Amino acid sequence: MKVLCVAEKPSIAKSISSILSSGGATSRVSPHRYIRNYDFPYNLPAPLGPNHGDADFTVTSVLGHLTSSDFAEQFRKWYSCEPFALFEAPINTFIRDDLKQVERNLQQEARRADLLIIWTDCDREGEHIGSEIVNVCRQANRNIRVKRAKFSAIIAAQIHNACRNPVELDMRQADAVDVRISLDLRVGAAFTRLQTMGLQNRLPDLGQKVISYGPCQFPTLGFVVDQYERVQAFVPETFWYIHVEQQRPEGVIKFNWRRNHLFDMAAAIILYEQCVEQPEATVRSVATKPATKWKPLPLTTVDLQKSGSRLLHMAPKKVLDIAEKLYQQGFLSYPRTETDQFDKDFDFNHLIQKQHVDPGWGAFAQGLTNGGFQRPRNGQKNDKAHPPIHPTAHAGTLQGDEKRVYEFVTRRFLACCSTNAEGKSTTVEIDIAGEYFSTAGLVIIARNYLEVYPYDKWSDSIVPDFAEGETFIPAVCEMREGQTSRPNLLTEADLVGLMDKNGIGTDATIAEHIAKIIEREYVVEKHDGRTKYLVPSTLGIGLVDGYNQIGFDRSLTKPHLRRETEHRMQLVCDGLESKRDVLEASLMQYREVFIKAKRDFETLYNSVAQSMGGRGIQAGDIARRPPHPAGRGNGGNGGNNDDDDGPPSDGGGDERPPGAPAPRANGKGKAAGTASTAKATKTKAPTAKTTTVKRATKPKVKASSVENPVSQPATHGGSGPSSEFAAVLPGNGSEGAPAPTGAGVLCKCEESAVHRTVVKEGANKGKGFWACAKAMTDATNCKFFEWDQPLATTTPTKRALPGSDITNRPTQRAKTSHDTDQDQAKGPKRFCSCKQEALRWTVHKEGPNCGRAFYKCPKPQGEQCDFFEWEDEPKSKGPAAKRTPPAAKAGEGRFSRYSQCEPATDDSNANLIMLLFGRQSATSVIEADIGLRTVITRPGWGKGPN
DNA sequence: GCAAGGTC
Repeated sequence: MKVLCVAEKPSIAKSISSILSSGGATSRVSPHRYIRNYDFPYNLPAPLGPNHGDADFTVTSVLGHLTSSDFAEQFRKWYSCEPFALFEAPINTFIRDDLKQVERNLQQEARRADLLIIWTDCDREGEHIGSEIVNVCRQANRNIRVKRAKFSAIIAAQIHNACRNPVELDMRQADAVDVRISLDLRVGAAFTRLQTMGLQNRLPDLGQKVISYGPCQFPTLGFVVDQYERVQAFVPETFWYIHVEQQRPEGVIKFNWRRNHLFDMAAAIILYEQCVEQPEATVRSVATKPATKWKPLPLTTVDLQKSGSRLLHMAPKKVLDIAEKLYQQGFLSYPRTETDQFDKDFDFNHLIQKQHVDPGWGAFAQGLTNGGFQRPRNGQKNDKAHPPIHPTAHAGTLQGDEKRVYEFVTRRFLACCSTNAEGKSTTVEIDIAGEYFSTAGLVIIARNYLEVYPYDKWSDSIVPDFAEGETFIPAVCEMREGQTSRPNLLTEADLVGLMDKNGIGTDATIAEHIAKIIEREYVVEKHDGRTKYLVPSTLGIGLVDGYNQIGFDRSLTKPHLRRETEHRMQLVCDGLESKRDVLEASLMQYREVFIKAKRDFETLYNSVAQSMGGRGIQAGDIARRPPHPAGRGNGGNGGNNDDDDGPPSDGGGDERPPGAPAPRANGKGKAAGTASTAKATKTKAPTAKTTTVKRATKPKVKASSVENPVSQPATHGGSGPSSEFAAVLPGNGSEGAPAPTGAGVLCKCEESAVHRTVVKEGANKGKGFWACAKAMTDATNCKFFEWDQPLATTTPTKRALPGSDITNRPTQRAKTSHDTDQDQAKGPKRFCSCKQEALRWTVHKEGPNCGRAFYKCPKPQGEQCDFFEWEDEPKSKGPAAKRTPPAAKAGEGRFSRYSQCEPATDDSNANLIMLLFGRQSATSVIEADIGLRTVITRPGWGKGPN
């Protein structure tokens, strides 16, 4: 009995033969130079195999798809028909001349065979290739039985199992590929001819260029143009944040504001003012927990291309070409795989041992063999055809880029087989006047996989030595200004990721599509240092804009059409739709688009003509254009700023296509949040350069803005009160106004507190307060502070107790009251952004809002969401934060301090500030009340020194 | 002269 096995490619035929024959196969040439036939006996049990003895096995292969498709002769000439006719023109399927010898080989071998086993890759295309093989073999031997071997990796156990338990070829998958082939040809050819013939003659600049359309090419181009236009339209948006620093023996510790930053200046000012008034920081928590840096996932093709581009600075196609070459040389496994999980039977040990000899990572490999090994993590993807990319042999003689690619793959593999890096992170959270700030440090305990994988960075950072409950006056407490930063153009790696995510192309073709749109001159590569950005050409922009102007239900330049095609193909695979119906539905969809494109072709023409002639953008001259002057609130963003002076970012919501990058000007970051006006904190990421709006360096802040004498020297770190600061503190010289007795008020030392009066200019001038009677310079001063008059009608005077941590925050809650009797509430319950029933509060302090009730998040301060609603205003429909009056965020009742104010009726920050502060101009308010020296200038905001 | 998908 003779069995013919046909694989998708020669390498697989060789591997299968080697396994099934235990290395005993004899090979002979075939009519095709790349293909060999392997013969050996194999014990295939009945009923599939012979009743007695071994079957005669021959294993051979094809070279991918055997057949090609093209239109019938009369439709092949471009001017032979209307492009529209291509939607119905007959298509011929044939075997190209260069594959005729492959066909001949199959027929020769099939003629003598009883059983044909298909060993193509176990994916949709593999199933189709299988059907092509069957067609050819049946022509030579109509009685040949056909089976299909299912395997997911070239591992002995699997291959034997697949051979002995073959299944049927899945014709539904083959049908789905038939649909794809026909659809892509018809759509591609029709649109390409329409575009080329319609534009070429009318735009001399195009010369004889083919203006191709492809269902993968155009969405790919669309990504590049979209990002380009996002860069062009970007208008930086200003945000504000509070920056806190403290000097410690271990270095300068920078604290990040929990709110990150605010796009509402008024709100930021008010919160900042609060901090300045009561600048003492209290350490609320010091949390140390294990930190882990995860080892990488097993390597897929898309990952290899992205990493190759980002880390090795090679074009995705080049990386793949090199990997392909290394594969053929036997150094790497098959480089086209979607799989990021290793088979459970995978022989790691054997492969790791092969790396023992390497001078660079051999010692690490030995460490893995000697007990350091840990199974690689499993990703989510498995194409059931190939394992993740890994080294199959040690390569010691490679040079240049080949060496770099091999090294990357090998280090990645060893890293996967190692263990996560372990560390310890310490997060310190402080509270200044109800605002929370945090800082974190890291100690790396075990670098583990990082030892062999230098592409990942993880480094120690100062671990601040703070103690819970400790208080200190920050060395710096400033309100700073930052701007959302311009997104960058796409890099090749970004584009690979976008295409992968949107299902444009396959792992093997993504790089080709990118190369294609470059070859077509739709896109130009622009080098910035070692990073390569993709810039659309005038032609590329004209085409995309033109189609966008025509306006389709499903744009030709977006991924949706292709995704729908994919979806329909899946329906065929699942047996839910017939091949004919799906093809007809997809063709109908594209036909409609085609008719519209043809009818409105002048729009496309004008767009391309204008783009190429009118706008005259030179590709390569685009990356650093100044922002478009018009528009606002476009919400740019940036990546995580490495400059840790900036506020932190965490990558928030985003209106870009999934995964679209918006690297910052320095080209590092990845997209994060899109800023919108007045959107607080939750939208992070925009970091940009931060500029100090308000110079509030240590002494000046204190001198100019601290009206409230609660500031104390830090209890740690040894920095005493500055003289300027001390000037506002009573009992410390001529400016204080001590009162003789404590009148029953005890300080934290349980001694009579001393009464003093604020003498410093400011809102609190003249107010009396209680403080510890000891001198400020006395280390045993307990730092007790309490106003002598409650600032709100409901606040009783507190008696400080030893150990109390509230003594220095006497008045924050004083100006409003939380209505314990919620029955007073009018209307239905209200719920905050965290879905909690909102608490009703009332403003008691005199002022425009006195008596008004409002609702806010019931959680403790610091954990609250930004929800805020006045009871007498309609419930907000949109995000609560947008409607939140800034002053409310700052702490209810702060309105009341500016009793001459009128209720805010205008949204503009300037007006709001004026209303709140009751002064002529926002800038003067800031200067006078908060001690700003540097003034924020903004159109319509009054004049200032800036 | 068109597409996308295999593979050398």
